[in-house]
Amino acid sequence: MKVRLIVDCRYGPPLRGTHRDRVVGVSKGKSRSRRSEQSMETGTIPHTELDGGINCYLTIESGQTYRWTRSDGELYAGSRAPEAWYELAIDGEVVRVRSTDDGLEWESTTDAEPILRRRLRLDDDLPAIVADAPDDTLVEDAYATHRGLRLVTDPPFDTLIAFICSAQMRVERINEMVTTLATEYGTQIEFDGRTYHDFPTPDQLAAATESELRDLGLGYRAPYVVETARMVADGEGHPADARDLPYEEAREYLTRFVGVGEKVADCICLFALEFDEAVPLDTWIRKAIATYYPDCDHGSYAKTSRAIRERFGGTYAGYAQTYVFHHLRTGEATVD
DNA sequence: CGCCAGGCCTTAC
DNA sequence: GTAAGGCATGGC
Repeated sequence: MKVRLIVDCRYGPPLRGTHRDRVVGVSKGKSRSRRSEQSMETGTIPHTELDGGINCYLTIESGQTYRWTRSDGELYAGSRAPEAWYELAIDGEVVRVRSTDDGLEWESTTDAEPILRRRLRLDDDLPAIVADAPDDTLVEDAYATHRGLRLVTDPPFDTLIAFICSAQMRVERINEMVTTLATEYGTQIEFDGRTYHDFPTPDQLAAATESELRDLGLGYRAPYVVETARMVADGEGHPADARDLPYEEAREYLTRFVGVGEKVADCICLFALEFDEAVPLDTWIRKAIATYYPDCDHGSYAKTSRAIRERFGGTYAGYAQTYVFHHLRTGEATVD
């Protein structure tokens, strides 16, 4: 069996004393695919193995991950297409997945089950998490309405860039921007007669210029993305390093990157670093606080975040937050 | 036209 | 530490 080394620094800085190939010398991101011949592996993960099941539409189109595309091209168009595949290009592999009557069906360049288990948190026990939720009408309604929504775990660097792009932007357009960055600067992967694009590495993205990214529609976020990519590429910090810190220190650490404030830092904590207690205070959650939890508003981000975290049950407060966010954004609960 | 979208940065106090 | 103003872009 051929052994391929897929190594980049999206996940963390190179370890000392180890050999690691780095993707370098990529100009304008038109790098070639590492995979020449194609083969397909398939499989199905039975629903009975997933506590609480999974709803791919809710999990992937709820505004937490922007790394996926949909085979019918209708991501975030508000349509649910059970027959459509969700597709992810990651670490040189392509994974397709959809939910069927039997379970979670997948097609991939490789054995996709471990990738799916990690990325879609298939080992989370949803009924246990729901049972842990506070006695609160809004949270309970959100959990009851969107069963099968799971948190994701995305690569830290990808998430860092995606949520820098998220500032003052609707989820549909965040997804467009992230997809565009992958298409323009990410490594190509051929699979099943089609071309996919991995998300760019720090080196690949640091080679972009501010004017290029402005031309791609990133607006004032363009210099933030370029500078942050350069910081990571130059080893001035890495979002994965925040994993080793206590939650609030991790959030503070992440704000060293340009374009990252407390809210974006919280999103990275929740969607990439598995700090399940993180509650990002975006416009929707702030509206929810004003309407439903006015006593949690303590002015500063840190104090308000701490209060709503306790109100949402502490350990899995970020899970509750993600359900409530989706519940409000889709208009299934109202705020003032 | 104005308002809003998973906010952040700089500057002033 | 907190408050105000500026900042791109597109949908409605």
